[in-house]
Amino acid sequence: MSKGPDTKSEHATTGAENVAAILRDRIVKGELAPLDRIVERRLSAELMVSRTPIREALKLLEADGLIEINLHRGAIVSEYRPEEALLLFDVIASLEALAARRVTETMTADVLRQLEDLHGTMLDHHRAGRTNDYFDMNTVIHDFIIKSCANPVLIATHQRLMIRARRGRFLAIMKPERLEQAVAEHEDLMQAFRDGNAQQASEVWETHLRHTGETITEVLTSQSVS
Amino acid sequence: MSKGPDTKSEHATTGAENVAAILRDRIVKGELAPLDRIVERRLSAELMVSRTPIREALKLLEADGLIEINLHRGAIVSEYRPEEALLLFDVIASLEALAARRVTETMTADVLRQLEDLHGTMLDHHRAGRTNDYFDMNTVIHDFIIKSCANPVLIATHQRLMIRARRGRFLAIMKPERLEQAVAEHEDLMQAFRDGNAQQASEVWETHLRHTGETITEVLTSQSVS
DNA sequence: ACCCGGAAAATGGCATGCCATTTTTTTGTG
DNA sequence: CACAAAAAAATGGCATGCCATTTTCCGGGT
Repeated sequence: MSKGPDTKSEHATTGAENVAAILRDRIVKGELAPLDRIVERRLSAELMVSRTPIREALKLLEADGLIEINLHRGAIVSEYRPEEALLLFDVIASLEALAARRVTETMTADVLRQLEDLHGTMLDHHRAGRTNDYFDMNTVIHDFIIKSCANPVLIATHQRLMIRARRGRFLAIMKPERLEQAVAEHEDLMQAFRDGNAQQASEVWETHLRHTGETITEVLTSQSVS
Repeated sequence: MSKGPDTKSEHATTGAENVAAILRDRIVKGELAPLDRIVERRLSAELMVSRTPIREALKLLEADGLIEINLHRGAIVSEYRPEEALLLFDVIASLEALAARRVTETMTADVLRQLEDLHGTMLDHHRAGRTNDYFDMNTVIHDFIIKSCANPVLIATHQRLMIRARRGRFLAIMKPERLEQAVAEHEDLMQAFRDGNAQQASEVWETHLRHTGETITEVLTSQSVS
């Protein structure tokens, strides 16, 4: 897991970055729920570091939009409303669509083969009903496309937004119909790749991600009612 | 100037945020040149605050991609190469295209009137040869469209990238041909707005921004040779 | 003159302590 | 008992100091 705005190869990990990584993880996993307070001294004692690196980490998480810091009132975990998921995925869809376009344009036989490979594995998992493996491969494919676009700015921007979008692991909760549709959309993307049709790839992928955003929004909405 | 990932209305300014704002400004204005070292104690003395808020500010600037921090080696201002401008504008173009699409879809008579107003003023400046005023209005129009898209995630992401893109004020250096073309592209966008053609608006605006990115890249390239 | 090694200075990372503000608890009064 | 005011505790913001690592400088040997 890198950290800078553009994916840096190496970066000796300084206490503050560790703390930030730990907190990000807890928020994404839901161990820290929205509106939970984050108290510097408490964390300081728990992680056995001083408050200084904690404070620096909190600033970073605030910049990532995961927490909110109020003057003299401390930090709380940001909320994650259904509407926010929709807004996030509206932007994410644009970014991934751009990545799909660029990947198609620069596609080499090797990259296409790797994609066919990943896609095939995902289909196997899906047909065999291994839902967890299917979702893992799904994530791998999305990440592979992003990573292959050769634009570090896009990669970093996407990663930052995905951290917020993934909060709570709602990605794995889908209705069966949507799941079939998602698989079909992946297949459409592969066909666009094979055809070298960048425009088609871009449109298919943007639609796919918007659908995903809508699905997640629905899940969040139904949960917030309960 | 806001700060969070999503534009927050108010946020009592804590020392660290001030320092960050000051440094951002200096980097964008070029007072701090690429590869310049930023020494905590020196800044501490100059701004008359302790090193603690300085350190927090530096972390934020690193997350924004404006500086690079190496363990025990301090912070230096990031470089800004021609290729980076191209990569930045590739992403920015996608974001502004999305904004143009959404603005068209939700366009009210009032918003259209304001846009016509801004556009007309920009044309006046252009025809009268008031280049500075023209560029100011240009920026105002771009920002207005972004602000009008009703997606805080998009707004924040765009702003963060624009800070990097604007470094050095190269936006105001353009060949006359490109300037005419840019004006024509703005006019095309206005027509798409009038027609309520979201697809057209999106495509026109994406093209416009890619052209801008290419122009800036050329300027940067020619400068780095000198 | 050049290079190398070690000492000195510079610099960043973090711990700690003090002060300001906020939040919670206690206490006095009707 | 209710409510308000005041005191106490909690908490964040920042200054300062110490240690580790890096960088710079300087003298001696070839």
